[in-house]
Amino acid sequence: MTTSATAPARSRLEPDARRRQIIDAVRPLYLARPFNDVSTAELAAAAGVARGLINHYFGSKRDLFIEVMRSSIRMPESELPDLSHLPLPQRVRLTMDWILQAAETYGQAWVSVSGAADLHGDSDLQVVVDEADDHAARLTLDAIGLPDDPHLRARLRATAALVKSVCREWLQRETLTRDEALDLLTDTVLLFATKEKTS
Amino acid sequence: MTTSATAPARSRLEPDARRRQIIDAVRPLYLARPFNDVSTAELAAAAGVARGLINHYFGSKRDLFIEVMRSSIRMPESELPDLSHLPLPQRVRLTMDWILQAAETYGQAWVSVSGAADLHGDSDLQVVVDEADDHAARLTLDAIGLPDDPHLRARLRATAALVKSVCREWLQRETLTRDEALDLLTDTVLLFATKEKTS
DNA sequence: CGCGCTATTGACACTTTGCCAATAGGGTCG
DNA sequence: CGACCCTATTGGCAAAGTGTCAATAGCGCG
Repeated sequence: MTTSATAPARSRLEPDARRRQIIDAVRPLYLARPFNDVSTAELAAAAGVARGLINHYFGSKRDLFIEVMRSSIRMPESELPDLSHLPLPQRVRLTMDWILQAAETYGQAWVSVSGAADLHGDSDLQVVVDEADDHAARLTLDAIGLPDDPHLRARLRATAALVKSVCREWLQRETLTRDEALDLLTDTVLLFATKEKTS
Repeated sequence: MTTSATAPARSRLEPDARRRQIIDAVRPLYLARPFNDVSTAELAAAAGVARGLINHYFGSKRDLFIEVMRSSIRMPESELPDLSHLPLPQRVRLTMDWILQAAETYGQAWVSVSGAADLHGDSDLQVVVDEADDHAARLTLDAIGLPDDPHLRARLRATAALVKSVCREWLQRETLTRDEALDLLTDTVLLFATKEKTS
């Protein structure tokens, strides 16, 4: 551990390091419980700092929350081998398989946040979720070897919500099997990635 | 208007009527602004009642919020004519067209809430959103004339997230045209509704 | 017309949040 | 090696918000 429970603390860190330390210390709290149920007192205690420091670094409690989410819901970088020698359907299938595996391994952090995260018009949290979806779309396009066209990305961004939703049915509700999820996602992403306007 | 601005209020309503009146009076506030930005004082003022009454009827501020959402994000009942004489692809297409029209007409209330609405494990809000998605899945199955099989419903429930996501790209970001959205959703729902397990 | 039931109120106590001046860690310079 | 300065960090303050409870007052009923 970086901070022992008996540490007299009062260590003086660089602002940047302190920011990261607070975010990391606080993350498990926010992943386990609703925003409103966690008080700044608790957050500060978990990070081993004074309450005031949280406002000093992040402005408001909500701003800290946003930062934690930004770093939690980002899809991990792909480590897929080069698939360029395979036909497109194969590439898509392997990519979807990798995503399902990542969802299963890294837990539901990414899966548990979909579409409009709060329900407040232009919520700041919405922006973060959109960023994550856009990031996921870019990664997917890259993995399946398609150009990063704005229009294609918009389509893939839309499928991000489906991916999460299917993962929820599979992992949390257990209403779909993994194979089923893989089949459905492969076909859908293929559809969104290739189908041209028919006018 | 049901409540005039100059009304001396202090009217004594039946509990049930009062509940509905508060929910209706408060809805526009919650549809426009984030949960935390609206205080109980404001809510009570909008409903023309004392602050205490909100806690009396709904327990907590959050419980009222949940109630408002429950009645706001439900997809309207379908008023489609009988489509049973048409082939399945046509039925799906017309149903999707109806959904797009509803999304455009009734505003984004339903569209703006996807998947995991908060990000809190078994959040109560999550339950409400899931209810709405399940309801939407049932309506869709009914409209396209397929049996209400639990397994089929799980699949359709997953597509609900996609529908909202595509609507967002179309209506808010304007990155997809309506025709494109219709094509993509039709094909996807058809895929989810008909494709059997291979293997 | 008075009574009782209960919907409704207003005030109170507690929690939480954000702010600010005071404190002290730790690297630097004489 | 010791004093000094810069600033990261603290602890307490004031305002805001939330939930509870006993008291009040509509409204139907005898």
